[in-house]
Order: sequence, then C-alpha cells, then structure tokens
Amino acid sequence: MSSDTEPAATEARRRSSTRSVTLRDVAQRAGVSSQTVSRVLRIPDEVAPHTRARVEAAVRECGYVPNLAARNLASNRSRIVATVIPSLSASVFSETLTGLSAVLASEGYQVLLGYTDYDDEREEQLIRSLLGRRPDGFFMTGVIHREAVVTMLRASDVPVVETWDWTDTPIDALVGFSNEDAMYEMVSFLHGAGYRAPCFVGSLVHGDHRSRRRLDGYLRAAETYWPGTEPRVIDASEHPLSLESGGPLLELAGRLHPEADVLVFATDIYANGALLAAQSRGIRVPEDIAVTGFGDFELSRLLGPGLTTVALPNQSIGREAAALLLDRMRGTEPPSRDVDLGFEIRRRGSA
Amino acid sequence: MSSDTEPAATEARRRSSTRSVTLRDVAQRAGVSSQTVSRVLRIPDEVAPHTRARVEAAVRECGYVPNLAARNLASNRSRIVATVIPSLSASVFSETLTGLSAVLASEGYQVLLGYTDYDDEREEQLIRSLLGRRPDGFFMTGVIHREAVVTMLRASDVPVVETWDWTDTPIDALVGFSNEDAMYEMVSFLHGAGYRAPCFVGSLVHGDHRSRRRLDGYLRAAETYWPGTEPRVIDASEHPLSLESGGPLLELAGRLHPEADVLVFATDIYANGALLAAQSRGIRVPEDIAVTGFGDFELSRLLGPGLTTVALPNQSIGREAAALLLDRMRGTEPPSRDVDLGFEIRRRGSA
DNA sequence: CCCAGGAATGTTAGCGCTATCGGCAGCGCT
DNA sequence: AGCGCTGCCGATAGCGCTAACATTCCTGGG
Repeated sequence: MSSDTEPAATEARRRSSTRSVTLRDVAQRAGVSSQTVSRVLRIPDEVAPHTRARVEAAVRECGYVPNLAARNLASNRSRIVATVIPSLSASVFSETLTGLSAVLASEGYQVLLGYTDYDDEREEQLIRSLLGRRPDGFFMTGVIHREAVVTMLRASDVPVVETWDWTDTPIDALVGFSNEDAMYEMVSFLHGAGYRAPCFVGSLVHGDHRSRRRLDGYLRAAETYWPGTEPRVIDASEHPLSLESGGPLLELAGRLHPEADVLVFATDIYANGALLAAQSRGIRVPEDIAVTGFGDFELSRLLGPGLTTVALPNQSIGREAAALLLDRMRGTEPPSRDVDLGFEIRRRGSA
Repeated sequence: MSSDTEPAATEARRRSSTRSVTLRDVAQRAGVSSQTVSRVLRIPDEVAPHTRARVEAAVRECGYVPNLAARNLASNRSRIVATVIPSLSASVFSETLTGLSAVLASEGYQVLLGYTDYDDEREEQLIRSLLGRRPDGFFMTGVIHREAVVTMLRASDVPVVETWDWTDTPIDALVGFSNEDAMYEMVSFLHGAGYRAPCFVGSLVHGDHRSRRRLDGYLRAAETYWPGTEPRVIDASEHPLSLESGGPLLELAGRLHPEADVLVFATDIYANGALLAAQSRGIRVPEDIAVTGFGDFELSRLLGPGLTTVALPNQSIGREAAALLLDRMRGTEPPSRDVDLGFEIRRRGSA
C-alpha cells in the first residue's frame, strides 16, 4: 500500500524525537506525495475523488493535525485576528468579542486576544508581541494610541479596525460611535427633563480615553445649557471599575456637590453600584438624587427603578468590525471604511 | 558599515513583495550574521557588549519584530498556552483568565483563547484547531470531555491542566474543587438552618457538566437528609444564562413546587436574577422564599439581603494552573499534579 | 613560546508547510 | 495524426527562524 514515493524520507526526524505527525507521514501512508495531502486539506476539489478518499482516511488514521505555524510561514497568512481590549472583566467587551469571533470563526479565522488594563504602555508592548504572530488583521478598542503604536501598525501593512469611539483620522478603518456626542445628548435629555445641576462622575486620568471623551461631551453640553457656570465634575479614577465603587462615589458626590440633582456617570458599572448603594442606604432615586449611566448593561434594566443610560451597539461593533476586516483581508474594498453605529438614550426610572 | 557577510542575500525576497523585515535585514545593517542577531534577541549574555549594542541599534532602526511562527517552527516551542473556557460572558471565568494570563505573561507565554458555549461538539473542533498551533500547554475548563478530546490531548503529549471541577482520573493535571461536595455542603447548611423543602434549579442537559455535578451533590444531600422523598429539581436549560432568566425561573418554581422553602440555584446568575425579580414583584426573601446561589459574584454581596452562596477560588484557579503548567512546560515536576483549592459557604441574608 | 580551552561568531541544515512550475495522461478538435 | 487544453499529481525551492556544529580569536599555564 505504501510505496516509497517520497524520497529523503529515510530516517529523518532529527532534532526532536517527540515531534508530531507530519504531512509526509500521512503521504507515505496514503501512497501519494505530501503536496497532494496538502491539497486535499486546502483545495479538495482539485484532487480526484478516490485519491482524496484515500488521503482522508490516512489523515484520520494518523490523527494528523496540520501545523499552523508552518502553514503561516509558507503561505504568509496566519488566519489570526489580533484583538486588543482594555479588560475582560468589563462585560461590555465580551459581547463585542462574541460578535467578532462568531463572524470570523465562520471564515476560518481565530481571535488572538490581549488586554491592556487601560494602560498605554501595556498596549504598546502588547501590540509589539501580537505583531510577532503576523496577524492578518487587527481589532483595536479605542482610537487614541501612542505614536509608536500607530507607526508600528501602519508599517506592518495589516488591516486595522479601531472601535468603540470615533475620530476623523483613523489608522485604517473605524467602527463605532461618538462617545462625546452620546454624552452630549444625555445631558441634553436631562436638561429637557428639567434637571439643572448635573454632576459628571467618571475616571479621568488612567488610560481610559473613552471616559475622557464622555467628559468632553459633558463639558460641551454644560457650556451650551449653563454657560458661564463651573461644570461639576468628579474624578473617579481612584476607584476600581466595579459595582462596589458606587457607594463611595455616591458619598463623594454628596460631599463635594450636595446641590447636584443628577449624577451623570461615565459608565453603568459605577451607576449601578450607586443605585445599589442608594438602595441599601435608604436614598431614594430619582427623588433624592437622579442617576444616569453609560453602556446599558443587563443589570441596568433590572435594578430598582431601572437605570437611564446610553445603549451602545455592543454586539454589532464586533460583527461589523469583523465584516470590515474580512473584506480588507480578502483584498476587496469594503462599502465604507468608517461605520458609525450610533447610540440610543434609554430612558428609565432613575432620571 | 554593512559588509556583505551574509551570502545569498542578493535579491531574495521572492514570493511576496510585502514581507516584513527579517533577521537577515537586521544582520546586514549591523554587519553581523543573522545567527548573532538571533542570539542578541534570545540570549544576550552570550554576545559581546559592543556587538550587542550595534545589533540592538539595528533592530530598532529597522523596526524589526521577530516572526514567531518561524521561531516556533524552528524551535519546536510556541510559548502559547491554549485556553478553553465555556463562555466569556460568565464573568467568573474572566477572573480565572486574568490570574492565568498574569502569571503566564510574566514568563513570556501568551494565552490563546477559545470558547465552547457549553457545547461538546464545539469543544472538540476547538481543541483540534488549537492543537494546530502546537501550544506548549493546555488550560481546560471542566473534567468531562469527549473520548476524542482526551485521545487527542494525550497523543499530543502537551501538558494539560483541567480546572473548575474534580475527578480521580484527570488527563494530566488538575486544579479545582469538588462541585459536588460544594453543593452537598450547601444543602447541609440549609438543613442545619432549618429548611425542609429545598428545590434545585439549574441547567441539566446542555454541555454544562459542572451544573450537573452540582445536581449530583444536591441529590446525594437530599438522599441523606430526606431519604425516601422525591427531590425537587427544576431544569433551567431552556433559559439563557443571564440575570433575566431569574424571573421566569422564580415563577416556574412557584408553580411546580409551591411548597418549597428554599430555591437552590446552580449559579449566582440565576439566583441574583431571581432576587431582582422577587424584589420587583414584592416577594420577600427569605421570608416568602429563601434563595441560594453558587459562585459568589460581586453582585451577590451587594444585592438586597445579600445572596447566600458558595465562594469559589476564581482567581487562584488561574494562578495555580499557570504555575503548574509552567512547571510542566519547563520539564520540572510540580509539587503535586492535583490541587484542591476548596470552596467556602458564604452565608448572607437570602437564606 | 606553544597549545589547551573557552568565548564569540559564523556556517549548515533543517522545522513542516505551501507556491510554483513542470510533466503526463486523456480529451476533443481540426 | 497532430495540436492544444484541461485535470491531476509530483518535484523543487523556499518562508524566517533556531539547533548544532565549525571556526576563529584570545587568554593563560606549562
């Protein structure tokens, strides 16, 4: 059955003794050249049916698993999409990720994940190391990056999608919405609803650039609706991004700006935390103080009065970005390189 | 400066025109052999200081990023740890993942993530595809897998750590706790606290084997404390794993087992959802019905009366598993291949 | 003053795969 | 009969890197 088609197949296998089954092993077993086995795996239509059947049997018998590192090297394509997100625990991104990988997986791409913990230094290191795998595409969270990051990505000539924000100068492609406009509209809504003393609460330093954008929107709105007055702002960057921080922040706001009638949080996490804290301390929302969030988490519509917040296209960011990347990776030009998915003010009981 | 040390460096670069900077490009620039550049990158101590400095400068000037696929192929090591988790949205695993990748990253390993959505078929496909990257280690969630999965992993000769459960026959190594014992103890606690009509609520079919183990523990406890009586069990597998399912499940339990005095949920997600639903419907917990969970999420200690639940070693599972894998990957034998991290009944207001 | 022995660097031969081209049947057409 | 053409398969030459060995140069002890 196994003729000696392949030469040099004598007693090779030097370096490591425990290397796994290779194309050649399968080829020998099937009595064909390794090239044919490779074809069966990648373009089966170009192989005669009975040869194909024999090869497929051999593959199964050997338990052959193609070595993708070798495949990458030879083909100059990795079928990897490098994905940079700030954090895993913020469950927002997990939805985006789910959308992304669902679409990509259907086309045979794998997601290689890295997180930055909202730290620009780590982002740079991360991207350097991800670049080493020669990904076919890059999914980035945010549009604000170090100069070195932009340079590296540009130089690598890899399709890049930035997401979760908006800019006029994307590295390559863009799928998101304007954090600034969203916050502006939230304040507009509050103004329309009769609130007169809003107080922004969000992380300002750190590497959380999206929170910063929301502040910008808040400040612009404050200038529009209450010109000349000092806008109320509380920096939450000392508090970890968790529900638990809601209590301390609620208290802090009460101390620094007791006159505020609505707390405008930069994220649902803090806002929901504040709702929970208010509940356990007997503070009534929205009677004593109103609260708004940003993100529309699941918890936000189930908690107490329901959180008034901004709903974001979590899932669709992932799906749209994947579609866009697929186009770019195939070399076809997508309908548009900038996709604005918008947002929606979700009005509930808390404000 | 750049002598013609390397031969065959004429006008190579055939196949693809856009290939990136290689070792050889750097070597030419620095006037050394590519081997020396490789050494500077991996074992700088073996290179003379002034050569090293020159090479490092060249690396920077070229913006060189090593091709890890090529490195893998040549060295037979990928510095990748393949990681299989059921889902991203269940935030429990994100803590484990954080612990895992923190420890691994410090040793230069990257995490390649895949999720199964609690589906055995997808787990098998996933592992096949992950195996293609020739990971140096495998992190698995759960201890129950298809025969094919066990065979593949055993054959691949890669260190494997199974987690989040317990078994006497691990594939290789094990870091976890007994879901069964944990649920048994929870019921013991409830029995001791005077409850007499518990009702288990959890997903039974699907591929969620850990939920199944918890049921086993429940049944064993029921047999111990209320022998001869039919244990109350509700299958939640029709309901998505989200807070929102808490309401419907609460209602279902009330209809099927109105006599139950405590609902024993297999996960905090359902339990917290039920707490939220009870709150909005005016059902008092624990007076009208008591509730327990499993997992001790952040929300669980902030919500209403506080959820009585089982605290699990989320983070340490990741850290311990990483440490164990590192040992195995280095070829050193870890202190023990089976690590039981235990659990803890967290008593709060809900039961 | 010579040579053993180590430090520093270079040379060679792959790792497992794919791109590319070349060869050889078998077909229909003039 | 001869021509090209298509379908199928094999041989060859790398992809960018590292392991293993070879070579060169320098040091110091006899």
